[in-house]
This record gives sequence, structure tokens and C-alpha cells, in this order.
Amino acid sequence: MANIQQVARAAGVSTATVSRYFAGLSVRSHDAIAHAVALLDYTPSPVARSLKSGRNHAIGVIVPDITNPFFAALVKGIESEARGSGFELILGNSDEDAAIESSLVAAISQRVDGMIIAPVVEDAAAVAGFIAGGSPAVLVDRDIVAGVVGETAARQTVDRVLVDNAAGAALAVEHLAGLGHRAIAVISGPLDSTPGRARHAGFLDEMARLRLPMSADLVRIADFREEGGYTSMAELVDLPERPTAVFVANNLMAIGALRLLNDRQIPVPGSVSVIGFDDLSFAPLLNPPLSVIRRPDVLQGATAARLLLRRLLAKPGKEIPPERLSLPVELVIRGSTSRPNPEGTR
Amino acid sequence: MANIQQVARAAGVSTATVSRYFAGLSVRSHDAIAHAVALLDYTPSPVARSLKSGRNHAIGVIVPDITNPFFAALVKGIESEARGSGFELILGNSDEDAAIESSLVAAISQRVDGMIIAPVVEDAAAVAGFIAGGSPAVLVDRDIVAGVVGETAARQTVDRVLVDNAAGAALAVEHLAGLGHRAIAVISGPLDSTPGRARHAGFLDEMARLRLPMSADLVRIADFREEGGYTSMAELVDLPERPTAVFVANNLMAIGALRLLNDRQIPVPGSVSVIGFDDLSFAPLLNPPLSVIRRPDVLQGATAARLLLRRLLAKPGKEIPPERLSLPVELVIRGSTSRPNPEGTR
DNA sequence: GCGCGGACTGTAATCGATAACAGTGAGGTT
DNA sequence: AACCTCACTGTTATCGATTACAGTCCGCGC
Repeated sequence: MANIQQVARAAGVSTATVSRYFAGLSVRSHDAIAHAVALLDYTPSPVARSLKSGRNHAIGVIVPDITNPFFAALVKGIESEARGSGFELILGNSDEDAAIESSLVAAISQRVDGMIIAPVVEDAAAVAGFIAGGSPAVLVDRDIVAGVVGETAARQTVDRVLVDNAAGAALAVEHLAGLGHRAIAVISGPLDSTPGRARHAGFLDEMARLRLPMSADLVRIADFREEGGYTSMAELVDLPERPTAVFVANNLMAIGALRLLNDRQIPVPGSVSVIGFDDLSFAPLLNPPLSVIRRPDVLQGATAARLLLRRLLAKPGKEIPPERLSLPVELVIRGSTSRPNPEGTR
Repeated sequence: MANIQQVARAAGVSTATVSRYFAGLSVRSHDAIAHAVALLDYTPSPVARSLKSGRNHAIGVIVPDITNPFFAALVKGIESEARGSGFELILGNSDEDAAIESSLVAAISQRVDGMIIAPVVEDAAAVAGFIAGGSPAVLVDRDIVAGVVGETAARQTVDRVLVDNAAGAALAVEHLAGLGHRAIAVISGPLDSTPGRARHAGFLDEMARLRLPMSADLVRIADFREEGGYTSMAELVDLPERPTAVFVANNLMAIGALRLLNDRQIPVPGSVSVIGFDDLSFAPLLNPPLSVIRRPDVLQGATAARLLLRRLLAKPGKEIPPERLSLPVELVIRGSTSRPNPEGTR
């Protein structure tokens, strides 16, 4: 690959002039440079640029599991938005592991101008170091809770893009209660994650508001993975008083839960109604078609990217107050929820 | 962030010694440097390293659609393998568009040491430039066909990781024929892509081998997208002689095809048997559970990454002959395929 | 005591660009 | 003709590391 010196020589100017040419400044030998660039097939080295300017024109994205359709959609939204502004994407998969997440942040942080992270847990440790380094970050699906490392710094410079988890959970309960269910169980995600906690709280609050009975048996805390949904559902259907409806707090666990019901040949929604959180492109084709709380996934990614780019493209020194956006969710009723079966459940 | 000069000063040595310390050479002031590094929280700048050494410790990955579960799985395999060797991943989503793909290669090529590409079409133009620049590339799911730009260069330096597409298609036909189907249709992907072409050819060859009747009506060429599967299936079911079975050449089109059958309330497999190519985690939960040709997706990504890393980590100047691997596929029989219904199809 | 080899160290050039600073020259004004 | 602008241009230091080259120092053998 040619370098700027060769271009300068070929065009009969200094490297500074070539550099100015690429910066879009008006240059007397414009045509000669253009010609030399074409001839040598020159592209400025992004690495050298980064070193001198301190800007990498890249953003880091860390997700817990890229094979989860939600995160894939999120990444897609981020990618198109970033690429549109000429930023590259450096991707990390934390595999739902906070330690890996930390090491990813450390490994990537020097190569990017900012990060978009869907953190595994709410402990801000992983992110705190990065922010302390002065780079902006956007958190997806994670709020900043009181009392964690770097809370104050984070609150002042970190944008967040959430969805209305509590409202979504409430919507699910309302829907099930409206169908006549009273014994409604929940399979929640980890309570040290924002979506896990917020959906769980939203569920319990709405249950209380509607004065529906709640018992510890009906509450399962799993891990947002398919296996967790499977085993939790197994526990629920084995209860002496089997619930007539279950709210499953994410898409993978919902698949796991359906799989268990399928394996045991328990009719859905005949014996148990199921509603999930996060839509899936194929949810209408499931057996039965899965009712869900849907959120704008690609948009959530694009929004996160826009918030980050806004900071990265702003004039240095310009203060931008951090945003905390909460995107709306909606109830999508399909075939997996119906009125409870009057004559028992087995 | 501290730089190497500050560390050198704090440790009372020259920058060269600090550099050697990080290169793992034995150094007299080992402890003093370690102490200074810890004190200043120093990490060598990857950008400066790249500039001097010409190695980026990053690989580019370009896929047509990250929300396709197959590509998500592929990326996951690549990511874990690359990260294990300390390489970052720069991701590009070509959106099934050859022009975008080219521009992605151009944008990324200077920041990476090698690329893994799942190309949209077989025209090697996009990749040729990159290879010509001297960097290695691994093609996923794409063979090198005769007569394209850069064919010779590519054949000599490009690794390929394929799956046995033709055998998979043949397996599907064999399965359907074994159930008694004779009027078997196909919904293929673009014939200028390797999987599109190879699966299509595999299908036709096996049909011919089994002496099953074939007509142009039963052949639909679509685009590997859900919509394409939907509209192609609509055309097939509207034929005067509706086929009793359909082989759908990828996962998204299979979902689209099922959706059409669902919308029209055409019983599967009662009226039409359907078999797809590429498994889906939720395929067993579909209505009906989808029979598919399965391939090792995460492994395919990991394999591609290993082939690339092998080159990147090899001693410079060492010749490594390019590999062309073909991973095996398997038939997974679920509920969407059965014997044809004897009394007509409507 | 001198020379020698081995183990480490420092100096300085280098990777490829950017940008501060100090020109240079054409054109207009007086 | 002298002078001032204005619009460009070149020289050079710089970003943060790596590495070739040329020491320096120590211990050992003679």
C-alpha cells in the first residue's frame, strides 16, 4: 500500500498538502494529487491517523450472546447506524459472563472511541474503568443503580437506552388476569440485571395491584437461557397446585419453557398459558404461536448508536447531558394465551 | 492513559527497556518496571504497535445478515476462537448487497490482518483487492469458481470452509422420495452464490438420479430471505398440479414458506411436506416441527477462524497451502415431512 | 592486569499520518 | 513602487510504540 510520502512525491508537493487535500481544504495542485492518488491507489492509513489524532473511528459493542435474536437485531441496528457515519464496529461476546465482559472492555477500550454495552450484571465495575478513561459509553438494557462502583461518574456521562420493562411485565399480567387467570407464575431472569429485576418487579407490582394471590412457589429465578426456562417450567408444572399461566421474562427462556411443555405433552394454552418477553421473527410459527411483549429491537440498537455518535461527533469540550431513554413495549397476543381451562389442569 | 515514556521515567530506564519487558525479554529492572506499570496503570497502545509493526491483531468478519441465526452462530464461533488468540473482531453486515460488501472490505481492510467473509455472490471482485494487498482471507460458504476476477491468486492463498451442500440437498430429496413423494418442488437461493448453486444442483442431480419427474414450474429461484420463501411458496401452492413436497434451500426462506402455508391454512405435512436447509434452535417448536438439513454452524465459524489464525500466527515467509474444507451435514427428521396424502392435495 | 564474551541497556530512526508555524507569491491598494 | 492581504505551501515536531546499532558493565580466564 502506498503511503502519503509517495503520493506527495508523485504529485510534486509536500505531505502536508496531500494531508490537506484529504481534509477537504482547497489546494492548488488538486488535480495532480487526485491523479497521483488514483495512480498509486492510495488510501490514508487509519492506524497512523488514529495515532496522531487520538480518534479511532470505531465503536465497541459488547453483548452477552450474539445468537440471541434480540442481540443480533440490536447489533444490526448499531452496525447500520455506525457505518453510516463511517465508524467501524468491534464486537465482543461476553457469553453472559461478567469476568469476560470486563476483559473485553479492557481489550477493546484502547481501539475505540466509545462503547455500547449490554451488560451482564448491574455492577458497573467493568464500565467504570472505561468511562474513567474519558470515553463515552452507552448502556443498553441496563440502568445505573445506586451504590455501585463509579455510580456518580456514570450518572453524569453515560447514556442509557432501556425499554419499559416494568410496563411490559404489567401488560403481560393484565392480559393474563383479563383472561381470568389467578394462579400466574413467573420465570424471571437474574435479579442483578436490569431487565431481570425490572420485569420481575413489574410483574409482582401488577399482581399486587390486581390483588392476585402470590406464593414463593410461583416465582422462579433463572438465567435468561433456554435451559433455565426449561428446568424452571419443569418445576412449575410439577407443583401440587399447577399455575394456569406463566410469564416468562425473555425469549430464550420462553423457548425453553415451551420445549418442556412440548416434551411433557402439556397442552398450551389448554393447560397452561404462556407469554414471553421479546418477540421472535418466528414466534407466529411456533406451536402454539407465542404471545409476547414486543420491543423495538433494531431501533434500540440504532438509538444507542445515535446517542453515542452524537457525543463522538460533537465539538470537543461541548457538554452533552446524558440521556436516559425508555422505549415503549407492546402486547402481541397470539395463540399461547387463552382463558384458563375450568375443569382442572391435568 | 499513561504512555511508555512515563513508565520508563518512573522506572528509571529507557523506553526500549520497557518495550523489551513487554516483549518478554529478560530485563535487569524487571521489578521496577512492573511496579511502574502497575502504578501508572499502563497498557501498551495497540494503535502505536500496529503502526510500527504492521500487525493489527484484528480480523474482519463480513456476513450478509447478522440476524440470520446461521450467521449469528458463525460469528459466535469466530469470536471465541479469535478472542482466544488475542485478536479483535471487526464486524460488517453487507445486507445481502454486493456493493455494500465491497465497500465494507475496503473500509475494513486496512485495520485488520485478515478477513473471514461469507460473500453474497461468487464474483470475487470484492475480495480480490484485499488478497492482492497481501492479506489472507477465508471464505465461508463460497467456493472459488473459474473465470472470475482474481481467480488464480485466490486459488493459491484463500482458504475455504464449506459444507456439503450438494449432499445435503440430495439427502433431502432422498428422504422425501423415500416417503413416497414424486412431485417435489424446490425453492432455491440465488444461483450466483455457492450455497444457492450447490444446493440447487444437488437437488436436481438427485431428482434425476432417482428418475423423478421435474418441471420448470416446480423450480423457484428466490433470494434466501423470508419474503422470498413466502412468495415462492405462494406460487407453488397455486400451481394446477400442486407439489406434495418442497425442499427449501435455507432457514429464512423455510420460515417464510411455513408462514404462507400457515396463512393459507394449508396443512403441513398433510397437504405439503416441507424440509429446510440449516437448523434453527427453535425448529422443534415450530408448527409443525421443521425437518431440516443441519450443519455445524458454530464449528464452521471456529474452523474458519482457525484457518485464518494459522496463517496470521505463522512465521512470515512460511508457505501454507490453502485448504478447502467441506463439513458434513446431516438429516434431521421432524414433523414437517410425512408420506404424501393419497387422496389429492386440496 | 588485560582482553573477551555475554547479558543487558540506551540512543535514535522509524512506522504514516497531522498540524503549528513560518514562509511564499500573486494580486490589489495607495 | 512599496506595501498589505489572502490564499496557499513546506518544514518540522509529534502521536506511542519497536528495533537496529552501538555501547556499557561484569565476570572470567590467562
